Amino acid sequence: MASTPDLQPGSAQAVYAALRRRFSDGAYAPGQRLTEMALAADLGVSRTPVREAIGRLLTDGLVVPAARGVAVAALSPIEAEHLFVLRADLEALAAELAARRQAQGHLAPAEVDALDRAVDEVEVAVRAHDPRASAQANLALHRAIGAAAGNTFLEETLHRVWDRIAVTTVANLDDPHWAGAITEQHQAIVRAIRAGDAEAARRAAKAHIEAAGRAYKPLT
Amino acid sequence: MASTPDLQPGSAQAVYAALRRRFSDGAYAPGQRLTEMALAADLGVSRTPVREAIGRLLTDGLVVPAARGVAVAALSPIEAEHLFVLRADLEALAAELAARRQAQGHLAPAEVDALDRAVDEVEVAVRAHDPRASAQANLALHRAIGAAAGNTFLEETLHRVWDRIAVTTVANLDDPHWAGAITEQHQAIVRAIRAGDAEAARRAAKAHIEAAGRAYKPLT
DNA sequence: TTGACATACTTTGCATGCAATGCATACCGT
DNA sequence: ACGGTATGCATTGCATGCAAAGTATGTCAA
Repeated sequence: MASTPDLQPGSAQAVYAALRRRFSDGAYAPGQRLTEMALAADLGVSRTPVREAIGRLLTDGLVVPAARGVAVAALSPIEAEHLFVLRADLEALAAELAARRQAQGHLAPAEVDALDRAVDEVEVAVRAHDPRASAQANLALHRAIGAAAGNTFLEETLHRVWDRIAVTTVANLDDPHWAGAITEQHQAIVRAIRAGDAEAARRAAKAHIEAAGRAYKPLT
Repeated sequence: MASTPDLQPGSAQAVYAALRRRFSDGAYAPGQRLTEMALAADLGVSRTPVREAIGRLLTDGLVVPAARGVAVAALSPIEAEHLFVLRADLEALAAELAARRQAQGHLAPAEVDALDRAVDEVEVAVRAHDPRASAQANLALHRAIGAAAGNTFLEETLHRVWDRIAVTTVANLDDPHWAGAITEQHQAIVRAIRAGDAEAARRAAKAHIEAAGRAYKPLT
């Protein structure tokens, strides 16, 4: 857990961003306790901004009140299932909207090409059996689709869901069965978006996330 | 804006809850500036917990950074449209899940009956041309459907979306055209849930929110 | 009359201080 | 030896203090 090179004092927002980033990177283990004093020392700021950031993480659901302060939120199997149900629907909507924008010419060709490249990059990382790179490339692709949907609120909601899952996800992408299927599913989504087929895009995205949910195995 | 009868000191969470509640009630006008000093005086606490609460409201998107502190977030027409697109999909999912639970016998009969009663209460309020009661009853019905879906994360996300819309929604339920249609649409959703027809529930809910989006007229 | 500039003030932002709370630990009694 | 209790410590939670930044206002000059 390399300590961040001391944020300059003038940045309470930065503390939250830094913490959020760490969660997104899966830097914290579920159940781990966080003390504001330790974080303050680690980030080189006083307790006040840290305290503020922790408050935000509480409403994000990324941490929960614990005996002494807060603990990194875990994800029970049932919660994980619920989260994936929501995520499947949201990503289905994102793919649908992206396809619709493509059909109406609102999507820049460069953006669509970027999706294809992102699919390739996931495949490369998965083939290389690099779990960390795989997870990162995979997230990048899904983020790109989210952006292509052109709906700020949807995008923000997706980020919340992803971060919530990221806490317990290391990389399940090493499952050979799943590794073989992932590229095909990604291609199906992007192909439908490129074709401007909203219905197909929705179905493909939904099926993909549902498959991901089945492949999901929590960390602990 | 009746000032809250001084929260007992021992409650920073309560400050956030109180503010969140005010937003949900539409107590603040879009663009209105909030100063932490004024809020602190109003709530009878110091600036620190207020500051923390405002930070959370920032991540909620309910307030935005402004010249002097923060201002109540407004909703541009394009943002409103995006929000309703997301909301339509989320409520469609909620109705679908509720219907599925009903089909599997996981939904208590009392809960389904409560939905019918909620529909009636909305109709009564709308017929009485009581905008405030109408909005409240309407929200109660949608909340009940959200709860019936049995998915915490979906429910929480819906609350975020509702609160974000509530800021600018007074009550568009006075539109006679809309008033005539709303009960019918509500009934269609609840009927489908009762029948355990997930697909019909989804379609009905989606259509209902899309209609609500068309009827939506912001405050300013 | 209007525009620009300087000044003062309001307000935020962070750090620290102080009190309260809850847990761990060690000690004592049985 | 075991259980209960008391004490001390780690840590939170809120209030206040101090410095910085940006804004509004008033004044002066053109």
